[in-house]
Amino acid sequence: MAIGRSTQSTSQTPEPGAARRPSRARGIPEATVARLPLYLRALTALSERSVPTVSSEELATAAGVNSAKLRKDFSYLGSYGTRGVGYDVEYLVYQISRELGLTQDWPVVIVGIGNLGHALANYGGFASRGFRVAALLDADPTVVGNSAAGLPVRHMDELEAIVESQHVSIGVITTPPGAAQQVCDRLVDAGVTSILNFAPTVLTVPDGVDVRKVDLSIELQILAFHEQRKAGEESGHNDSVLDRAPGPVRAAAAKLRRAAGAAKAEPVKGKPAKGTEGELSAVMPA
Amino acid sequence: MAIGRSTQSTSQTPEPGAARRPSRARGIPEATVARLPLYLRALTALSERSVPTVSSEELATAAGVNSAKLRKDFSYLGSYGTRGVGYDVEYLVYQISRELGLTQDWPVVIVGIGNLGHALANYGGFASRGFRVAALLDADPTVVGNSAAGLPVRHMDELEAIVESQHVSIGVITTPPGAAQQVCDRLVDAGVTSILNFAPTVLTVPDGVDVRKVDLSIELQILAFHEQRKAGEESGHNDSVLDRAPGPVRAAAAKLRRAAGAAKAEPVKGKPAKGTEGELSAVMPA
DNA sequence: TAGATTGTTAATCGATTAACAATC
DNA sequence: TAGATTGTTAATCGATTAACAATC
Repeated sequence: MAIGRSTQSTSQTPEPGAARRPSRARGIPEATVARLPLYLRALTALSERSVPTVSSEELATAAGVNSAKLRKDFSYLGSYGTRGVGYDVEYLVYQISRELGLTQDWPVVIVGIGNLGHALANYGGFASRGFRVAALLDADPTVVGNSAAGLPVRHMDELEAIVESQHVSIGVITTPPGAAQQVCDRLVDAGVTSILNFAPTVLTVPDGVDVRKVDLSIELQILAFHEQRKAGEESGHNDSVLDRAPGPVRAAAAKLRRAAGAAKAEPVKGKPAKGTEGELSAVMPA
Repeated sequence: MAIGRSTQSTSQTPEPGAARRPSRARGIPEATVARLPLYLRALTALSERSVPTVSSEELATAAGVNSAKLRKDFSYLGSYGTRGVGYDVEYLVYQISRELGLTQDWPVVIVGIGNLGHALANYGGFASRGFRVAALLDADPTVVGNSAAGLPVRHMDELEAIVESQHVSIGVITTPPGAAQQVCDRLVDAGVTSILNFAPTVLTVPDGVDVRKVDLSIELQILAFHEQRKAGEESGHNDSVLDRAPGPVRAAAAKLRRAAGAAKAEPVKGKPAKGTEGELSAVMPA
């Protein structure tokens, strides 16, 4: 990996990059930052019901966390509660919004207007949180000119001009995986410093650029892992006996496997893995 | 929260629920499980290029992690490498696939066929990893009967029959937020034990049911937080002086705010938060 | 044998949690 | 004042990382 460049985090794991650099902005831990939107959503719902105050216990339940964690999280923001009373809903909405930077306008561009790009363009959560779709972009001439969510799809060639004129700092990549790094490079060169990547591609970006990744396939695979375990508790596992054996036996087995041929070593049980034939295709077609 | 029920994790944070129960299945930490799909993807790419072996350093770079973490992760699976040589690509693909449960077929149902449901139905990453779309379901009569990704959209009424006859254990929710819990309950009652939730709703499920959440809005908000900090390092922050003051002063300020009126406490600087007027609308319309 | 690379150890770090003093 | 609830402390837990002995 080249110096001065870092690869992105996945959204599943407490990203290594963020943990290393002093990204605990103003001392707020990453784990806390990731929960602030949850609290904000719960508080907004309370606000709409005109609930004036809420206790840490109530709010924690609504947000799906425990109250100790919530109070700890809020302690990083300041002392915004009142002992014996709870938190003022409106005031807390404001404070968290401000902390997250949602009191300002964030123009974003979406690159790659297939099914997923369309879905995102129409996503209500964008507009309602200060995010504004500045432009939809695609490289495909048959897509350019179409309308999505009331906006025209514009050609990639306009990217740089749009980013500059509208001061876009956030880009969303919904291209096929093969185009993602190239699009990312162009976004970064144009001045974008935060990227939300839906393509199943590891992006390399310069220091100072944040990347977050959303990967549908990974989420499903994690579910499958746990699902398999549930099933395994009832019936027997279908693992190879050798693979489950103590260290020395396993090592010997590995040796045998390798001796059988390097380039196309056969799995011990001869059961080929599914899905190895092709890498994930595009997040959305064209 | 009712006993025997738990709320879901978000995919952003190491979920509290999973950490509490002995979900370290067979001793594999959650953080490691979440990275296995990344390794698998990188290995699959190497496999397609017919690369026979790979070192932890090379594979780690391809997957976007560091090599110490990768070796530690693999150590939970067993000793599948060869000192001085590296890992056999094909064999590791098989082992990780098996560990994740991808050597078997996973029928899934997608409920809510709007833009996002469409995008997921067409998502190539489903089929290529052992996930098979068993059915697309929607409650809207004007959507039922349409075709998406070569499959007919069927009515919600058929949910139970489909889940049972096709042994569906994984459900994907892409409905508007208001319908999500209800759909979740039906899925669980029908026998689904893993749910991937795209609706911005905290789902409550019985013990034994896994929920993972993908939330586009939350990802963007986290990016905005970091983006704001970058900008703040150059110009001055627009924080209230009182809010940045030491504890006692802040406490006094909070007291003043509350005294000003409970139900509609005015933010100190009188700058109302954007986006508080309405909760996030549907993930996709209708 | 010499070089390369794994698998593991131990130290460090960050996140979670329970408990309770502070205080409304 | 008595009850309620916050904000903080300290203990615990899990994840990361560097380093290196084992060993191919």
